[in-house]
Amino acid sequence: METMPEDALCDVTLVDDEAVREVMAARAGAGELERLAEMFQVLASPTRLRIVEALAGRELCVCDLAALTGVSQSAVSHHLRMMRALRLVRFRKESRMAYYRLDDDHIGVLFGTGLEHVRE
Amino acid sequence: METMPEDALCDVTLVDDEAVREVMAARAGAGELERLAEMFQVLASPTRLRIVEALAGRELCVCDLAALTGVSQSAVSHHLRMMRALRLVRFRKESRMAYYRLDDDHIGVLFGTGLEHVRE
DNA sequence: AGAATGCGTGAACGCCTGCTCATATATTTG
DNA sequence: CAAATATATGAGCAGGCGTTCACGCATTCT
Repeated sequence: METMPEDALCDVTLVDDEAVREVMAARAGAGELERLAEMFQVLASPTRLRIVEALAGRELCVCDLAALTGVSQSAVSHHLRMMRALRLVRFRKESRMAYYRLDDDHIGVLFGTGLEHVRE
Repeated sequence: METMPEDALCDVTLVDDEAVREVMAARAGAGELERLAEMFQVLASPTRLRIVEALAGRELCVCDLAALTGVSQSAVSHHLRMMRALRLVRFRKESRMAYYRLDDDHIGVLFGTGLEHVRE
Protein backbone atom coordinates (compact mmCIF):
# COMPACT_ATOMS: atom_id res chain seq x y z
CA MET A 1 0.00 0.00 0.00
CA GLU A 2 1.24 3.45 -0.73
CA THR A 3 2.38 5.60 2.14
CA MET A 4 0.66 8.78 3.09
CA PRO A 5 3.22 11.20 4.49
CA GLU A 6 2.55 12.18 8.05
CA ASP A 7 2.86 15.87 7.41
CA ALA A 8 0.01 15.70 4.96
CA LEU A 9 -2.29 15.35 7.94
CA CYS A 10 -3.15 17.90 10.56
CA ASP A 11 -0.10 19.20 12.33
CA VAL A 12 -1.80 18.58 15.58
CA THR A 13 -1.84 15.21 14.01
CA LEU A 14 -3.11 11.91 14.65
CA VAL A 15 -6.46 13.34 15.10
CA ASP A 16 -7.31 9.95 13.89
CA ASP A 17 -4.38 8.68 11.94
CA GLU A 18 -5.47 5.08 12.30
CA ALA A 19 -8.88 5.87 10.87
CA VAL A 20 -7.30 7.55 7.87
CA ARG A 21 -5.17 4.52 7.06
CA GLU A 22 -8.14 2.25 7.55
CA VAL A 23 -10.18 4.25 5.08
CA MET A 24 -7.42 4.33 2.50
CA ALA A 25 -6.96 0.59 2.66
CA ALA A 26 -10.62 -0.19 2.02
CA ARG A 27 -11.53 2.43 -0.53
CA ALA A 28 -12.69 1.78 -4.04
CA GLY A 29 -10.47 2.16 -7.06
CA ALA A 30 -10.14 5.56 -8.70
CA GLY A 31 -11.65 4.30 -11.93
CA GLU A 32 -14.64 2.91 -10.10
CA LEU A 33 -15.29 6.18 -8.33
CA GLU A 34 -15.05 8.07 -11.59
CA ARG A 35 -17.61 5.84 -13.22
CA LEU A 36 -19.80 6.10 -10.14
CA ALA A 37 -19.61 9.89 -10.30
CA GLU A 38 -20.55 9.76 -13.99
CA MET A 39 -23.53 7.61 -13.13
CA PHE A 40 -24.75 10.04 -10.47
CA GLN A 41 -24.13 12.86 -12.92
CA VAL A 42 -26.66 11.27 -15.23
CA LEU A 43 -29.20 11.33 -12.41
CA ALA A 44 -28.34 14.93 -11.53
CA SER A 45 -30.82 16.51 -13.92
CA PRO A 46 -34.56 17.07 -13.40
CA THR A 47 -35.22 16.23 -17.03
CA ARG A 48 -33.39 12.90 -16.84
CA LEU A 49 -35.05 12.13 -13.53
CA ARG A 50 -38.40 12.65 -15.24
CA ILE A 51 -37.27 10.16 -17.85
CA VAL A 52 -36.30 7.65 -15.18
CA GLU A 53 -39.60 8.16 -13.41
CA ALA A 54 -41.53 7.81 -16.64
CA LEU A 55 -39.75 4.56 -17.48
CA ALA A 56 -40.45 2.97 -14.10
CA GLY A 57 -42.11 -0.31 -15.01
CA ARG A 58 -42.89 0.77 -18.56
CA GLU A 59 -41.25 1.18 -21.88
CA LEU A 60 -41.86 4.36 -23.85
CA CYS A 61 -40.81 5.76 -27.21
CA VAL A 62 -38.73 8.90 -27.62
CA CYS A 63 -41.53 11.23 -28.65
CA ASP A 64 -43.62 10.23 -25.65
CA LEU A 65 -40.67 10.97 -23.40
CA ALA A 66 -40.32 14.32 -25.09
CA ALA A 67 -43.97 15.07 -24.36
CA LEU A 68 -43.57 13.98 -20.73
CA THR A 69 -40.41 15.95 -20.03
CA GLY A 70 -41.49 19.05 -21.90
CA VAL A 71 -38.24 19.39 -23.81
CA SER A 72 -37.55 18.84 -27.49
CA GLN A 73 -37.18 15.41 -29.02
CA SER A 74 -33.59 16.29 -29.82
CA ALA A 75 -32.79 17.02 -26.20
CA VAL A 76 -34.38 13.74 -25.13
CA SER A 77 -32.29 11.88 -27.67
CA HIS A 78 -29.14 13.46 -26.28
CA HIS A 79 -30.16 12.52 -22.75
CA LEU A 80 -30.99 8.96 -23.76
CA ARG A 81 -27.65 8.61 -25.47
CA MET A 82 -25.89 9.54 -22.23
CA MET A 83 -28.14 7.28 -20.18
CA ARG A 84 -27.45 4.45 -22.61
CA ALA A 85 -23.69 4.95 -22.30
CA LEU A 86 -23.90 4.54 -18.52
CA ARG A 87 -26.31 1.60 -18.93
CA LEU A 88 -29.16 3.29 -17.11
CA VAL A 89 -31.51 2.51 -19.99
CA ARG A 90 -31.65 0.13 -22.91
CA PHE A 91 -33.89 0.17 -25.95
CA ARG A 92 -35.35 -1.92 -28.70
CA LYS A 93 -35.97 -0.74 -32.20
CA GLU A 94 -39.31 -1.48 -33.83
CA SER A 95 -39.71 -0.14 -37.34
CA ARG A 96 -38.92 3.56 -36.97
CA MET A 97 -39.74 3.75 -33.27
CA ALA A 98 -37.28 3.26 -30.41
CA TYR A 99 -38.71 1.98 -27.14
CA TYR A 100 -36.66 2.67 -24.04
CA ARG A 101 -36.77 1.02 -20.63
CA LEU A 102 -34.67 1.06 -17.47
CA ASP A 103 -31.66 -1.22 -17.75
CA ASP A 104 -31.97 -2.87 -14.34
CA ASP A 105 -33.62 -2.22 -10.99
CA HIS A 106 -30.60 -0.51 -9.44
CA ILE A 107 -31.86 2.68 -11.05
CA GLY A 108 -35.28 2.39 -9.46
CA VAL A 109 -33.68 1.80 -6.07
CA LEU A 110 -31.50 4.89 -6.48
CA PHE A 111 -34.51 6.96 -7.50
CA GLY A 112 -36.62 5.74 -4.60
CA THR A 113 -33.90 6.05 -1.96
CA GLY A 114 -33.05 9.53 -3.12
CA LEU A 115 -36.68 10.56 -3.04
CA GLU A 116 -36.99 9.25 0.50
CA HIS A 117 -34.04 11.37 1.51
CA VAL A 118 -35.30 14.64 0.06
CA ARG A 119 -38.77 13.99 1.48
CA GLU A 120 -37.75 13.26 5.03
CA MET B 1 -45.90 -4.86 -19.03
CA GLU B 2 -48.40 -2.60 -20.69
CA THR B 3 -49.68 -3.19 -24.15
CA MET B 4 -47.82 -1.35 -26.83
CA PRO B 5 -49.97 -0.76 -29.92
CA GLU B 6 -48.20 -1.84 -33.07
CA ASP B 7 -50.36 0.02 -35.50
CA ALA B 8 -50.38 3.43 -33.84
CA LEU B 9 -47.85 6.04 -34.74
CA CYS B 10 -46.70 9.27 -33.21
CA ASP B 11 -48.88 11.43 -35.40
CA VAL B 12 -49.94 13.61 -32.50
CA THR B 13 -46.55 12.92 -30.95
CA LEU B 14 -48.12 10.53 -28.47
CA VAL B 15 -48.13 6.81 -29.09
CA ASP B 16 -49.52 5.41 -25.89
CA ASP B 17 -51.67 8.26 -24.70
CA GLU B 18 -53.02 6.28 -21.76
CA ALA B 19 -49.55 5.41 -20.51
CA VAL B 20 -48.51 9.03 -20.75
CA ARG B 21 -51.46 10.21 -18.67
CA GLU B 22 -50.79 7.48 -16.14
CA VAL B 23 -47.22 8.59 -15.76
CA MET B 24 -48.13 12.25 -15.48
CA ALA B 25 -50.68 11.54 -12.75
CA ALA B 26 -48.24 9.64 -10.55
CA ARG B 27 -45.10 11.67 -11.00
CA ALA B 28 -43.36 13.62 -8.31
CA GLY B 29 -43.66 17.35 -7.93
CA ALA B 30 -41.34 19.60 -9.87
CA GLY B 31 -39.78 20.95 -6.70
CA GLU B 32 -39.09 17.45 -5.42
CA LEU B 33 -37.36 16.43 -8.63
CA GLU B 34 -35.24 19.56 -8.55
CA ARG B 35 -34.07 18.85 -5.04
CA LEU B 36 -33.48 15.21 -5.97
CA ALA B 37 -31.38 16.33 -8.92
CA GLU B 38 -29.39 18.63 -6.63
CA MET B 39 -28.79 15.73 -4.27
CA PHE B 40 -27.48 13.50 -7.04
CA GLN B 41 -25.40 16.41 -8.26
CA VAL B 42 -23.63 16.40 -4.93
CA LEU B 43 -22.79 12.73 -5.45
CA ALA B 44 -21.66 13.37 -9.03
CA SER B 45 -18.05 14.13 -8.15
CA PRO B 46 -15.20 11.69 -7.48
CA THR B 47 -13.86 13.95 -4.76
CA ARG B 48 -17.18 14.12 -2.93
CA LEU B 49 -17.65 10.38 -3.38
CA ARG B 50 -14.30 9.87 -1.69
CA ILE B 51 -15.58 12.02 1.16
CA VAL B 52 -18.74 9.95 1.42
CA GLU B 53 -16.72 6.76 1.35
CA ALA B 54 -14.31 8.06 3.97
CA LEU B 55 -17.17 9.02 6.26
CA ALA B 56 -18.86 5.63 6.05
CA GLY B 57 -19.27 4.65 9.69
CA ARG B 58 -16.71 7.19 10.92
CA GLU B 59 -16.39 10.83 11.65
CA LEU B 60 -13.36 12.72 10.38
CA CYS B 61 -12.06 16.27 10.57
CA VAL B 62 -11.60 18.51 7.54
CA CYS B 63 -7.84 18.23 7.24
CA ASP B 64 -7.99 14.44 7.33
CA LEU B 65 -10.55 14.56 4.55
CA ALA B 66 -8.24 16.85 2.61
CA ALA B 67 -5.44 14.33 2.99
CA LEU B 68 -7.69 11.47 1.90
CA THR B 69 -9.10 13.19 -1.15
CA GLY B 70 -5.85 14.76 -2.27
CA VAL B 71 -7.33 18.21 -2.79
CA SER B 72 -6.77 21.38 -0.80
CA GLN B 73 -8.42 22.03 2.53
CA SER B 74 -10.25 24.93 0.92
CA ALA B 75 -11.75 22.69 -1.74
CA VAL B 76 -12.87 20.20 0.91
CA SER B 77 -14.52 22.97 2.90
CA HIS B 78 -16.42 24.08 -0.18
CA HIS B 79 -17.54 20.53 -0.84
CA LEU B 80 -18.61 20.02 2.75
CA ARG B 81 -20.60 23.21 2.65
CA MET B 82 -22.53 21.94 -0.32
CA MET B 83 -22.98 18.52 1.23
CA ARG B 84 -24.23 20.17 4.42
CA ALA B 85 -26.77 22.23 2.48
CA LEU B 86 -28.26 19.06 0.99
CA ARG B 87 -28.09 17.30 4.37
CA LEU B 88 -25.70 14.62 3.19
CA VAL B 89 -23.38 15.32 6.10
CA ARG B 90 -23.56 16.99 9.48
CA PHE B 91 -20.77 18.06 11.77
CA ARG B 92 -19.88 18.88 15.33
CA LYS B 93 -17.43 21.52 16.39
CA GLU B 94 -14.82 20.66 19.01
CA SER B 95 -12.45 23.48 19.86
CA ARG B 96 -11.05 24.49 16.48
CA MET B 97 -11.73 21.18 14.77
CA ALA B 98 -14.87 20.26 12.84
CA TYR B 99 -15.79 16.60 12.74
CA TYR B 100 -18.04 15.52 9.88
CA ARG B 101 -20.19 12.43 9.53
CA LEU B 102 -22.87 11.20 7.14
CA ASP B 103 -26.25 12.65 7.98
CA ASP B 104 -28.25 9.41 7.65
CA ASP B 105 -27.95 5.99 6.07
CA HIS B 106 -29.72 6.92 2.85
CA ILE B 107 -26.38 8.18 1.63
CA GLY B 108 -24.65 4.89 2.31
CA VAL B 109 -27.40 3.02 0.49
CA LEU B 110 -27.04 5.31 -2.52
CA PHE B 111 -23.28 4.83 -2.53
CA GLY B 112 -23.54 1.05 -2.24
CA THR B 113 -26.30 0.64 -4.80
CA GLY B 114 -24.46 2.84 -7.28
CA LEU B 115 -21.26 0.91 -6.78
CA GLU B 116 -23.11 -2.36 -7.41
CA HIS B 117 -24.40 -0.96 -10.66
CA VAL B 118 -21.05 0.18 -12.02
CA ARG B 119 -19.45 -3.09 -10.95
CA GLU B 120 -21.92 -5.45 -12.56
C1' DA C 1 -40.68 7.22 -56.88
C1' DG C 2 -41.25 11.36 -53.45
C1' DA C 3 -43.00 13.01 -49.06
C1' DA C 4 -43.50 12.41 -44.30
C1' DT C 5 -42.25 10.61 -39.88
C1' DG C 6 -39.28 9.08 -35.82
C1' DC C 7 -34.91 9.24 -34.23
C1' DG C 8 -29.80 10.40 -33.89
C1' DT C 9 -25.98 13.70 -33.86
C1' DG C 10 -22.69 17.73 -34.49
C1' DA C 11 -22.27 22.65 -33.61
C1' DA C 12 -22.90 26.55 -30.76
C1' DC C 13 -24.72 29.19 -27.19
C1' DG C 14 -25.25 30.64 -22.15
C1' DC C 15 -24.86 28.76 -17.71
C1' DC C 16 -22.95 26.11 -14.02
C1' DT C 17 -19.21 23.53 -11.59
C1' DG C 18 -14.63 22.53 -9.25
C1' DC C 19 -10.57 24.10 -8.39
C1' DT C 20 -6.96 27.52 -6.48
C1' DC C 21 -5.75 31.79 -4.34
C1' DA C 22 -6.36 35.11 -0.98
C1' DT C 23 -8.44 36.38 3.04
C1' DA C 24 -11.45 36.21 7.34
C1' DT C 25 -12.75 34.16 11.81
C1' DA C 26 -12.21 31.49 15.89
C1' DT C 27 -9.38 28.93 18.92
C1' DT C 28 -5.13 27.49 20.98
C1' DT C 29 -0.28 28.24 22.13
C1' DG C 30 3.97 30.71 23.66
C1' DC D 1 -0.41 40.13 23.78
C1' DA D 2 1.14 37.91 19.13
C1' DA D 3 1.79 33.78 16.44
C1' DA D 4 0.10 29.55 14.86
C1' DT D 5 -3.57 26.48 13.64
C1' DA D 6 -8.23 24.64 11.80
C1' DT D 7 -11.79 25.90 9.21
C1' DA D 8 -14.96 28.99 6.33
C1' DT D 9 -15.76 31.98 2.50
C1' DG D 10 -15.54 35.16 -1.64
C1' DA D 11 -13.49 36.00 -6.20
C1' DG D 12 -12.00 34.34 -10.45
C1' DC D 13 -10.94 31.18 -14.05
C1' DA D 14 -10.83 26.85 -17.10
C1' DG D 15 -13.67 23.26 -18.35
C1' DG D 16 -18.13 20.89 -18.60
C1' DC D 17 -23.25 20.65 -19.05
C1' DG D 18 -28.15 21.37 -21.16
C1' DT D 19 -30.50 23.18 -24.46
C1' DT D 20 -31.84 24.55 -29.31
C1' DC D 21 -30.87 24.55 -34.20
C1' DA D 22 -29.86 22.31 -38.27
C1' DC D 23 -29.24 18.43 -40.59
C1' DG D 24 -28.72 13.30 -41.78
C1' DC D 25 -30.42 8.52 -41.82
C1' DA D 26 -33.85 4.96 -41.88
C1' DT D 27 -38.55 3.58 -42.38
C1' DT D 28 -43.33 4.10 -43.85
C1' DC D 29 -47.05 6.07 -46.48
C1' DT D 30 -49.21 7.84 -50.84
